[in-house]
Amino acid sequence: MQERYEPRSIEDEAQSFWESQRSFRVTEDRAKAKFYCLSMFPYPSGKLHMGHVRNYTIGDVLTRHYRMRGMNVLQPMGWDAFGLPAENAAMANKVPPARWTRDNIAYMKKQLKSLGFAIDWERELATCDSSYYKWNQWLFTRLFKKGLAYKKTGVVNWDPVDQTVLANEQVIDGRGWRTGAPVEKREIPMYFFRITKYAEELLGALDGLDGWPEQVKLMQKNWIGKSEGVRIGFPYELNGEQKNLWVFTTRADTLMGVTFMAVAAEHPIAQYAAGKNRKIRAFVEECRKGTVVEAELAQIEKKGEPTGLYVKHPVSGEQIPVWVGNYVLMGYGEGAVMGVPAHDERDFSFALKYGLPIPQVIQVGDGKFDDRKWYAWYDEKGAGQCVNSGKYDGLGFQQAVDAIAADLKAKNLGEKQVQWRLRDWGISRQRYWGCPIPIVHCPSCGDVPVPDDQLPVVLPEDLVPDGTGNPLAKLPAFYETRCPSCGKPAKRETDTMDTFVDSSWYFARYACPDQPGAMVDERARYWMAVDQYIGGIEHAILHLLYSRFFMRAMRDEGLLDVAEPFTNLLTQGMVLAESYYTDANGRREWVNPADVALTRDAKGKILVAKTKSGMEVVYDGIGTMSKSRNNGVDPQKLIEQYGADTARFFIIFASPPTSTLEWSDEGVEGSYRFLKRLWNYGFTFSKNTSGSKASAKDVRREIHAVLKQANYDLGKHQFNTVASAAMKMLNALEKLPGAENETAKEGLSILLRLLSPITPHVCHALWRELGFGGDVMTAPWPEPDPAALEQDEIDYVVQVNGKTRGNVKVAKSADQKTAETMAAEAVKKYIDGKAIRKTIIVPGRLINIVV
RNA sequence: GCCGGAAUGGCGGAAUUGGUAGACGCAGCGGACUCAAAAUCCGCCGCCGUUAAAAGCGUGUGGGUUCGAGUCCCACUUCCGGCACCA
Repeated sequence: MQERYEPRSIEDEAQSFWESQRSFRVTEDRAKAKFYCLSMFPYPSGKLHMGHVRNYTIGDVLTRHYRMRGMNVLQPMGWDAFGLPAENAAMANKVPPARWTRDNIAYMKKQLKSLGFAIDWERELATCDSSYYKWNQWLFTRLFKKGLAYKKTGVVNWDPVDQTVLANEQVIDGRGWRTGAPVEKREIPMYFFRITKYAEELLGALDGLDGWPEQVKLMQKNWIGKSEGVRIGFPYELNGEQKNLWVFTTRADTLMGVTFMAVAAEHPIAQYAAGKNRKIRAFVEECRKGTVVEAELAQIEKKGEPTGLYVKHPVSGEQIPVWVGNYVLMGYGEGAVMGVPAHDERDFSFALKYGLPIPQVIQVGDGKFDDRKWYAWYDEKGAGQCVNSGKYDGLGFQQAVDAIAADLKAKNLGEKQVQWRLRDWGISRQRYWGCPIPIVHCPSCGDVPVPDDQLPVVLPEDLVPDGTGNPLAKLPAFYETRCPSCGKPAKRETDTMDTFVDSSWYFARYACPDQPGAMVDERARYWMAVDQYIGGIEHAILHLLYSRFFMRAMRDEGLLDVAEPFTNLLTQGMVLAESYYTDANGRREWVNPADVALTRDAKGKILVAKTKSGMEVVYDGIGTMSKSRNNGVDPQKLIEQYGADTARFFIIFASPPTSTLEWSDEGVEGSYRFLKRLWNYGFTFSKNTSGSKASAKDVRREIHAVLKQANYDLGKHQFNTVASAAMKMLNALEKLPGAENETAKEGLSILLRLLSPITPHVCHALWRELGFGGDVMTAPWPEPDPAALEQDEIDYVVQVNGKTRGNVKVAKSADQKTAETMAAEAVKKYIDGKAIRKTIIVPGRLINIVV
């Protein structure tokens, strides 16, 4: 061991030690409490980015902390290895996605190891291995047989030039990313998982997820979107046939204010009208060309076209015109809505635009309608009562809904209904680099699931996609097969599964990745559920919801007992960095923040930013690290320059785990300085005679007080203040007079244990060097000594009328009266000549005198 | 557009969950050491004001509740995440 802090050798040594001891290997030890700590597995995109480092550092802090608390902690790692980027890279480099992916995995694994994470690598898995995706296929066939997986048509983006389906990401301003051709919508057959069957359970179980952030539960609740309303039929006659146009509404109380109906372009009425009239046909065509992305759909200008058809109001019998509206979604509800302009903002602007009547049917208080404002009352369910509504006048929201639903039911024109926003999960992808869907299309037997003994359907790994459709569909050796049922020639499905399928159950497979005969085995019953899951907030809805669905599907197959995969959830914030560009003749060149030099004024405010060659650069704010803005920081360089401990410390220290983290090279320097200082103190404290500003008793009290707070913060997962606590401890220790070896040793042993989950290497080395016995990673977690925290005097803040005016030290034994008198004395000049109305005492903290 | 968040010194952030706003760190300023620089160490550091103090102001904006509000309530502004084929 050298006296200088040299992270390279310290970290190499610690990592080899853990490796040789197999320190992080765990088994199903029933003598200890199990703790399954999991970070979201990475997509092997090439190299680690800071978001990964942050995610896995947070997971590692938790893992090491719980290990020291004596738990049996599993922290595995694997690869979300199928997906679009591998195909893009394949096209660019003419290398098969499999090779690109596996090379990336090898490199990123090395990077992860160099960060010193307490991972049980013996459980590593990759979703592109057939030993893994075989079980995607196996479960798919079970669900298919139960009707939980089924086929129907779905809408996709179609590039007419490349003759290929595009992901939403590959559509830029309505055009194909490679061809620039306007993208069309196309309906194709796809397989779906019937997640809606579990909608009620997925919603209800959210209440029991006490370890999840409220915001995530709320987002899931809104996404599932249970709404109670009334399904209403508007009768009409078409070609002599009596029909009903059905709509769903949560505001049946506004039924008497309906002045138009709007149907989706794909609705049968729109289709019929389009067949009769060229103008309508053109409009329907225009709607069908539009986007499939809901965010864009919600922002397009609301347009409509009258169909010339009318339906009858189910209560009044009035004729109501039917319009085609570009904002009505075929996939939600009935594909038709009733228009109540006076009480719905969207209907209101639609009616204004097309000159439709806007009759008021709800009165709120004694408020008057105003041209601009009346529609704003739409969301005030229950705030008003019906007016201009015939027999329903005077009824409140619920009474009106009940009465109207009853009347409609009597006429067979409606009933109360529950509607869900959640849609079934379409899993078919017309892509090569994914898990093949195990279906054989037989001319006589139809869609036949591949039998167990023919699984897995192996994905050929040597293909290179070219951007014109799925290469599997052009490979007879893959798709030509025989029907498993009748033996006649048949065609294998060439679509692959959505990669969300792969990531919906990988956490269960970590329990038994070597199991060849089953999706999961008994070991999964031991380890599941995941006790702590950590990942980006961007996964708050889809990934987490799909995983919750999968656990229920697996439970219903008898594979597992748990329904909720993740008991506790920590959603980590993103890693951001500043970005700068030079602007030469209107051309932006992005400059990496590391190459920007700043000039500051006397107070540290930034005056000018220039490149090292002297060109002035423009500051473009703070944002996610990205290639396009050239503001990425490479973790590899960071580790090489400062070591893994500095990288880990800075990431933990700079921001609480759930907030965004702003990168700062100076902050990294500061973290490095702290570790150096710690190292030096560890080597020299016994010789140190300079620090003599505090008594051993005060230092000891401070160490234990800081430890108490740090343990509290750990419980909240607020790790940045735990890092601060370590710094405070070192600051306190450095004030200790040289002779106080016992206090110094105790303080250091607390500091090293507290810090070891964050910077395990340096703590490992110092712990051994100082001879504390054993290894810091297996040492017991430190707890504060109550005796050290004892104080004889209490420091009270004294306020007058809520404003802080002074302090007073009161003996612990003093009674309230004494404390009040002393407080009044301390702020005499502020209360002189005024009558004291009352005095508020917060025990041990504050005295407020009201005058 | 809809759903969910966030906003505190020059900067990242802290505040025992309604009780001293700015812990800890960065940047900056002053000093020690050095021929010098780096490294290290010591001190100062919200704004305004002052010789120094006092007083005053201060947690995105505007209102409210309270003895007391960064924290609770109402209305807004800006930024960020998601919106079902990026992962």
